[in-house]
Amino acid sequence: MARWQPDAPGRLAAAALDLFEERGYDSTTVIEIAERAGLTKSTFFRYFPDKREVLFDRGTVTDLLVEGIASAPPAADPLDAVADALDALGRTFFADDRREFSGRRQAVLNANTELREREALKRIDLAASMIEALTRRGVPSLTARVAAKLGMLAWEIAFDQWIDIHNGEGFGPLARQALADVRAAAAVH
Amino acid sequence: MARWQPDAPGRLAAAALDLFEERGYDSTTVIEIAERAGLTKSTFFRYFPDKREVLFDRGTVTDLLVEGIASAPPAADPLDAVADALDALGRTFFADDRREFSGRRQAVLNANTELREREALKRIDLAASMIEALTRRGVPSLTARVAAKLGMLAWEIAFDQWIDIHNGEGFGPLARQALADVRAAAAVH
DNA sequence: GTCAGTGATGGGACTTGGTCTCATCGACCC
DNA sequence: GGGTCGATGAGACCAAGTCCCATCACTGAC
Repeated sequence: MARWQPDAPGRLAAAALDLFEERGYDSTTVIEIAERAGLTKSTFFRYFPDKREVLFDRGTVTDLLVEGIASAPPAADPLDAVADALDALGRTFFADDRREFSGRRQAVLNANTELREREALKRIDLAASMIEALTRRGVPSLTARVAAKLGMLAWEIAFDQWIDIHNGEGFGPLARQALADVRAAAAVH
Repeated sequence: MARWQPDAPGRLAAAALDLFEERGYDSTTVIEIAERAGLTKSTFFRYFPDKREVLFDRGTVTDLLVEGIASAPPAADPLDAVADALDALGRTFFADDRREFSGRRQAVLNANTELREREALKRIDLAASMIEALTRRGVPSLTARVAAKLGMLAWEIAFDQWIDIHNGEGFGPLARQALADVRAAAAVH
């Protein structure tokens, strides 16, 4: 029997999500989160740089997107490469067994401005990484920036559908469809 | 002679920008800002909800954009309406006599993550307002979302040029050109 | 088996952002 | 002169976040 329960950061994240749902982000104290996880404030800040970050990926969404773009077929145009990247997200980060968790988490994020701020910045940094990855494929700068913006839009659309909808569609297919729709809407202009 | 110096919020904002440039955002205390403005912490928080907000518009960028879109000619397509809105920005918020200030402010924002976060959220909320304004013109939801994303991209491009460049181009014309370029790049897809 | 090293955790002092309540001060009005 | 009102100051208070040091259990060497 281990002296320490395993996966302290995981327990902290779970406790935080529970508490934020129960009484809201603002009304929850880091000390309370730590206590529910059987830990202390010191340990919380050892694993997370601040209170917001406990709700964000310990994983590597950026890497998934960047690799997805890099490993797209050489003939793929920028938006096709982005579609592949979103598909990669759908196979791991937005896999179907994470749908409920993702929905709970997003509801908490939407309810608090501080958290929306953090999310907004993460998305900007993500878009920057996508632009960089597209540029490495030889895509011109402006085209890459447009593709990244449209890709993020498709992500948003697909995510909402994936969370809301009660059919069996996975994130990947939804994102591909959303991206096709976005592409069509952009071409009309 | 007035008992109180006029424009307390303005003095606070100016003092803050100076101090942030001198010693960085993190190393500057709200108390120091207030002192330099001849005021106190209490008064600072009377005018600004938090330390970040002292660098953001007391004005109404949102209103400018929304009105710009609303008052575009009925025949204008979504991106033309957005162009009109950016032009409205260029006539007031990004007027040429504010170029130096805007540059200093942006440099401070770029240097600090907390501030970049705040800016990221402001832009998202701005985009949401643009989408709403476009929708009121009868623009379909998806088209409006695409137009808002492309409009924000043109804004970013034009802003950087406006700050960097040392020719006499104003923000408005730069934004129109940027939007035209973005539109062309989006149509290629 | 004991003893030193190591990594994860706890404890508590400290700074700062942010909230709140109450006191103060000057202008203006009657 | 006294009362009201709006802007400011003063200070207590809480929570986030930083820092340093103590503690504890496990590990391996001897």
